[in-house]
Amino acid sequence: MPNPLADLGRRERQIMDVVIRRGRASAAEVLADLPDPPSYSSVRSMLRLLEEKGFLHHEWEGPRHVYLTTADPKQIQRSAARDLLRTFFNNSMESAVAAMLGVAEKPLTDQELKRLAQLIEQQRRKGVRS
Amino acid sequence: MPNPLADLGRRERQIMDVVIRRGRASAAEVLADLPDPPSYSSVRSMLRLLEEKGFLHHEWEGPRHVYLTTADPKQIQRSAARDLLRTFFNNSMESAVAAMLGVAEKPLTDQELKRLAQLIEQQRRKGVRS
DNA sequence: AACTTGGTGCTAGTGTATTAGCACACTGCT
DNA sequence: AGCAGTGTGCTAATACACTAGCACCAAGTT
Repeated sequence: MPNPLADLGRRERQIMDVVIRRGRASAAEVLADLPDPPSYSSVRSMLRLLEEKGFLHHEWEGPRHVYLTTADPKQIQRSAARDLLRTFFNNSMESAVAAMLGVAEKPLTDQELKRLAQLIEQQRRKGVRS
Repeated sequence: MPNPLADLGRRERQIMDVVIRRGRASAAEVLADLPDPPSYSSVRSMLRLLEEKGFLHHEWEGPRHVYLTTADPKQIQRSAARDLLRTFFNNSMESAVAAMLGVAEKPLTDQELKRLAQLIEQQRRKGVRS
C-alpha cells in the first residue's frame, strides 16, 4: 500500500502538510502556514478539491469549516516513516535515526534519551523471542 | 531553509525520489521505478526539466545519460529528516523513532540494536557537556 | 548496405492543479 | 437601518506540470 499522499500536486501536498501538522485547521489557518501564499479564495478551492478527492473532510466549528484528514493520523505517520526510511535511507534504521538526532533543534532532555533507550531495549526483547 | 524538494509537482517528486533512492539513474531506470508509468519520452522530458531547474545534473555513462542530484545526498537526508519530524511528529523524537521501529521490515539484528543504543549514548554525552 | 536497437535533442499539445473572481448569508456595531 | 467583517458556494481563467511525438545519430547484426 503505497502512500496515497504521493499522488498530490505541489500545493495539494503543502496544504495536506499543514492540516496534518495542526491536526485540524480552518482555511485561514492553512493560508497562514503556506509558503508563498496564494489568495484566501484559492486555499478554499484547494481544500474543497482535496475533500472531493477524499483526503480531507470538514466539520463545523462555530461559523466556519475546519478540515481534518480522513486517514487515521497514526496510519499517516506510519506511511511517512516507511517512505522516509525507504527513499532517503535505503531502509537503514541506523542512518535514519542518526540523521534525525543530527537535526534535533534542541539537545534532547534526559527524559527523552531515557525513553529512546527504552524503545531500543523493548525492540531487543521483541527480537529475541526465545 | 525550507526543503526545496517541497516545491515540486507530483511526477517531479516521484522522479526525484527514484534518483535519490538509486543514487544515480538513467531514464530507463527511472521509468522502471515509476508508479503508473508514462512514456519513456515523458520521463526524459521531466529529467531535462528537473535539470533545467537545477535539481539534477547528468553525466555520460557510456552511451547514455545518468542523472544525479545536484544537492549533497547528506543534505537531502537532513532536510528530509527535519521535515518528517516537524510535519508528522510535531518534533517529537520519541514518537518518530517509535514509528520507524514499528515499520521496520525485518526485526533488527543485534548489531543494529547495538548501534542504535550507541547513538543514544553518544547523544547523552553530547548533551551533558558539563 | 540495409536494418534493428537504443540512445539524444527539440518541439508541441493536453490536462489539471492552481489561481482568483463574485454573489450571498450571518453577525455585531454605530 | 445600514455597514463592515468574515465566512460560504459556485464558476471561470490561467499556468505549467506532464505527456508524447518526430528527426537524427551511433553501434551491432545479418
